[in-house]
Amino acid sequence: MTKGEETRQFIIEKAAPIFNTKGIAATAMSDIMEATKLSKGSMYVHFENKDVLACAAVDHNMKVLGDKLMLAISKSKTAKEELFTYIDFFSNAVNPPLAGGCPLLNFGTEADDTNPVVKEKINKGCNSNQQVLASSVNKGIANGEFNPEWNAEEFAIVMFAMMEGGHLISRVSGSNDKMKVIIKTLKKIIEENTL
Amino acid sequence: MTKGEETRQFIIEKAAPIFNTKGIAATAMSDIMEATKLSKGSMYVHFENKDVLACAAVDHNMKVLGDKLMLAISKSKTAKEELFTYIDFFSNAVNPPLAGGCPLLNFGTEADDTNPVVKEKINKGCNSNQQVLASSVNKGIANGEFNPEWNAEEFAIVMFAMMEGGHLISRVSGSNDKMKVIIKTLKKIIEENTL
DNA sequence: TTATTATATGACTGATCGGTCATTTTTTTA
DNA sequence: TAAAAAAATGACCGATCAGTCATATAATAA
Repeated sequence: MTKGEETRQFIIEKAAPIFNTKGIAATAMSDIMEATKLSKGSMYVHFENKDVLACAAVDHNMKVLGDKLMLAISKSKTAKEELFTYIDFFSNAVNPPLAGGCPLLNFGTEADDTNPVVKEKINKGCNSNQQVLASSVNKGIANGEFNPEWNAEEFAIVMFAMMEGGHLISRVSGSNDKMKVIIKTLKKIIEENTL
Repeated sequence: MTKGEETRQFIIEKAAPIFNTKGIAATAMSDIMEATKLSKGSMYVHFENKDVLACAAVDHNMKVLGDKLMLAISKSKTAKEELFTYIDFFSNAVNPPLAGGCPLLNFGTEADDTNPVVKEKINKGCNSNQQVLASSVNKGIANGEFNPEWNAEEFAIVMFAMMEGGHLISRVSGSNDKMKVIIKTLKKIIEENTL
């Protein structure tokens, strides 16, 4: 890794949580300069403009969260464990695994009407999450853990939506109480489909 | 209504969809000036600053949406119909009842880390929605429509989260397809609890 | 070690931001 | 209808925005 690549990565890592917390529009290049202690000129050596940096930050947030999630899931032994791990991983929305909360929710709502590039990134991230869930269900069906009548893709959509909705509720209320209800409901559904 | 009150209301009505679409940070007073064809000075006769206007716009968006929703629900005859009406009212996230989509989702994610005043407004809005749902369930239980074992408050949380999560998915994907899965799932749960 | 290339700096630009205010126009009150 | 109050105007302000560039420094290659 050259010095330039190192600096570029360093900027992204410092910028990512700021964008995720304040939003793209409300984050100024001066915020990133302060966080990195780098000069303005240096920022523009590595990023053509703010939009390019914002996109890199969106990608980085999704990748960091995805890696953490997949690492946790990979430690699971059964399909049911995988689903439970996903749930537990996102169970604390007040102190979430990623500063600022879920980037899919944050950037998705900001970008949907204004930034088609970020919007599509988030769409892919949502689909990828649902894919993870659906494949866990299908794996469990294949190895005899789960009811073979269970519709994996439909459950993945429902579960993902519930987790994101629960995340919103918990963050605006500042409490995980209602997320707990969602978790209880999801785990019950999974249990009901466990043979 | 005095001229001043009329103008103030007029500004709010023009500003509300802009804030809901672009977000608070990304909306400039010049955007409102253009939409209202009013001068900058006139804006500040009626609003102390941008934040006050933004708060008024948030309130207005929630009120307009809430009024539309309650009007639709009030036409329902049974408790089950009320729940179905809620679902159908929000079924089209690509062309939603409010320009820019759900204000709870939009302002909630923008404000959760940055604007405690708006955050609390959205928290109240979320609770109010869940209250509407829970009271429909409880009404149905009371009049013998629904299974008396059904936990109204918990279902309200789950249903609200699913609708908001589905809204996010649909808006970033630009398609209502996955919202349809969520709707199907919710209606099935309601049917299962109908006597 | 030297020549070349890449990176870092910070002053600078023009545009836009939220917000103010003296003045004019309109509305309301007496 | 006349006087007082409220509302509307747009020029203006300082701050901040994203972005540029000549210059300096550091890293890399010959």
